[in-house]
Amino acid sequence: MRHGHKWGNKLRGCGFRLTIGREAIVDILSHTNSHMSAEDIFFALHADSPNIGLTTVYRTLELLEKNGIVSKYEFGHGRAKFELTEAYGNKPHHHHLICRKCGTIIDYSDFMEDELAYLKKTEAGLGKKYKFTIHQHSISFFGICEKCGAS
Amino acid sequence: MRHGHKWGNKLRGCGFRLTIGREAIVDILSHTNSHMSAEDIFFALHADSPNIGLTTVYRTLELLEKNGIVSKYEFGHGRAKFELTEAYGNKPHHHHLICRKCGTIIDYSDFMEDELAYLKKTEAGLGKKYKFTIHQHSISFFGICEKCGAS
DNA sequence: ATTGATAATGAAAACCATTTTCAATAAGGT
DNA sequence: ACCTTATTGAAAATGGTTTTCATTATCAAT
Repeated sequence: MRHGHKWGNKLRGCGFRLTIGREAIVDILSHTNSHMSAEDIFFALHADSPNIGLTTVYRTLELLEKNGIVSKYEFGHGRAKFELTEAYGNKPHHHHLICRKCGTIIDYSDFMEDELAYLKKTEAGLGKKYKFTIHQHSISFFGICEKCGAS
Repeated sequence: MRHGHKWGNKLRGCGFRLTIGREAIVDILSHTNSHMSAEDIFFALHADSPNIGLTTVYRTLELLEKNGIVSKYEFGHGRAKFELTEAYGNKPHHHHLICRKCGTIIDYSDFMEDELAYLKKTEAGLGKKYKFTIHQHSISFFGICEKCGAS
């Protein structure tokens, strides 16, 4: 399996090396369905790979992000969170519901038909009007989750 | 004018004091139409009010944010950016187009009818399904601006 | 106006996620 | 196996933001 990953081929195609650390990090990301911080990944890794440093985790995440393999989110609770992109992960297209109190992040994939219609029009219009090449969008809703109670 | 601000009344109503620093900071924010970082505000202030420290700027922005007077954005170019909320500022409802290369932020208010329709349905649906009280949404598009050239 | 309780402030230090440095190590083409 | 060079870990540096603490300012009550 060492050379069979889609993401691995992508990296190697760009001249990067396929290392044990990089494999372990992507492996962690592909076996979780939560959003992990660099530190989360570092600790998750530490049991099986105590020799992979936090620095490497940061560097790898940066590399993966630049190559479109992971997405980085800064929801504002201190640390950035990461997840595999749709093309390389196993999660369907989704957006986020973030609790302002406890920081819980809920993924949702509902209402995507409505979103698609809205995005299609908007992206096209914005791109043309502002001469902007749009690569990505971010849609998030902030509020209070059930557990934290409404206010 | 010292006691005539909507935002000032809001703060006083919550037991907070109306200070020179807070007035100066809101004043700066209400006379700019760009998104300012705490440091930006600190320097803009420094000419007329050299006695207001960066610490106070941070503390004031936090207070204003908690009271719904400013919005804080973390677009990922290091420093957080702030602007008055729709209710207290002079800018119409808008969203952001962020350049991945140079960090330029373009406000846009186009296609709001489409957005409204989409949001209305989505927020209602999400709120019900996930028992989430939605207070805010954030819609941003990331890409490359005209100046930075497409890729 | 003055006073008094206490909220707000500035300066400096602390915090803490993330980056950089640098010498040692490992990947992978030959 | 060898060699070039990308990658790594540890430790130090960075830099935005927060905390500490003694001082100052706000404003309700007088």
